[in-house]
Amino acid sequence: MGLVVCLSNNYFFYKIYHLVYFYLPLFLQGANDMSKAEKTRQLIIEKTASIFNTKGYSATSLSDITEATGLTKGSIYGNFKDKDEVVVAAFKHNAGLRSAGLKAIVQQGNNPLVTIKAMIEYYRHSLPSVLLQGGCPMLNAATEADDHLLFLQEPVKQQFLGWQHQFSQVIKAGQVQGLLKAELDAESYALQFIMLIEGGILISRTFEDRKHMNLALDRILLILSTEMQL
Amino acid sequence: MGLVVCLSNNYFFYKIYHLVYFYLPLFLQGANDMSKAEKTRQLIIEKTASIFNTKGYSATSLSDITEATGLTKGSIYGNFKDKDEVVVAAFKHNAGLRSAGLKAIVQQGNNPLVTIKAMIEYYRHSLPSVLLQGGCPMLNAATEADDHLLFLQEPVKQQFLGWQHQFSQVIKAGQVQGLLKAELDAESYALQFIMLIEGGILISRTFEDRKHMNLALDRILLILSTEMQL
DNA sequence: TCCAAAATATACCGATTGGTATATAATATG
DNA sequence: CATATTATATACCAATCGGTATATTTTGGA
Repeated sequence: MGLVVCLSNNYFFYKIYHLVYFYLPLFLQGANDMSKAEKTRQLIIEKTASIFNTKGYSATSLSDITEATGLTKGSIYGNFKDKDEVVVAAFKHNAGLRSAGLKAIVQQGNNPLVTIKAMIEYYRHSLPSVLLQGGCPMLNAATEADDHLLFLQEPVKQQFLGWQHQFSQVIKAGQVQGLLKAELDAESYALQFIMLIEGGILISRTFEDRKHMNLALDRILLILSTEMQL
Repeated sequence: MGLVVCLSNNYFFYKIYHLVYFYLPLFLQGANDMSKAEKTRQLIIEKTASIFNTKGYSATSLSDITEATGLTKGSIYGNFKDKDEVVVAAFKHNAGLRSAGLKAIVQQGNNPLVTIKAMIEYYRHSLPSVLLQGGCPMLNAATEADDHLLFLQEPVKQQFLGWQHQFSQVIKAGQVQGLLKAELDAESYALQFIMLIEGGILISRTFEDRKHMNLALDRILLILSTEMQL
């Protein structure tokens, strides 16, 4: 420190000082180029996402948020316009996790039939952790958004459309490759899968028994093998 | 009035007075033998049931209740221990309407196959009014109950079991009459119907389009005709 | 008709809600 | 290093929350 003070009127050594004290820590923590505020914003989203999903979006209070993050109201409102904005960000985070899970399966590049089955098995095996985190974010948000949290409606619709798209794209790929019947309406089947998955989660969560979810998923596999496959 | 006062020491005329002033109004309003409190309790339930279903059970405040009923807090708390008790009563009322709808169909005494189809069509045609009243009470309550309103969990479970029973009883009757395959697990099929209906309502409500619900209901009819019927 | 009991209304309670103005601390740049 | 800016913390706000003690009105049985 004394050395730095001594040389501080020298631009070259000042730059060294700057590099070491400013960029080195950033480099060491993984070349993180997020600003302080961006990191705080991310912290808030990650720490509150499961709380929102568990308690419900309106039932989660600002005290819950400050408690979970260790921050204060000032910090929350410095990074978000209001609670609604936190709610939307948390929902998108929750929904994004599921979306990323399916995406990872699709990107493994297996043939469409194998991919669809892997997607179904993904829901079978992730059910316990989903239930621990308050259930399906789509189901929760959709239920809460419809009449109450109007600002959530559009994000929920978009997420559902994205989900449907993930399924229907794989179905269409299967049709192109001659694995699935060409005359099938891929979007319609994707929706039926989603409806069965949501219904299965709902009942499984209510009765705290994964057998109902398995029933729904097996129904999807049955539709696939008896009705869609060539 | 003067006449009544004049004759008030005469038991016979007192009885006439009593009959006219007490029983006549009761008779005119339909021989209603509920006490005042029972009528108020019923009024509170009926006036708030759709509000609870629309806004959500925790998001509905006591102000909402007093505003909708025209009563005051004193009257609410004179008839219910606390808000939770109102919530449970309102939920049971909401769920009871659906249950009664199916029951009426079953009691028409048609053959089980016709009855099942009529039950499915009941959901198809009641969807618009269900959506106007905030969606399926079972879906809403189950979503809200799971981590948050713990006192609602048991009522929700019971209602789901009752619903499943309504379906499975008709299926079993169909098996007995040789209309449906005897080896089918009636309870399992009943659950699949419920999951599809709930999934259908969820998506139809989100996109404000009944075609998704129709997709779910047509799937049920397809399962019935291709898999269950003899 | 009268009067005790039941039902309803009024006025209040402390706690918590989402939100904000301002003070303090951390950060980025010359 | 000094300073301007950004980010966070503190202290407050009015409004509303669920709930209750008490006063008033309505009701039912003699």
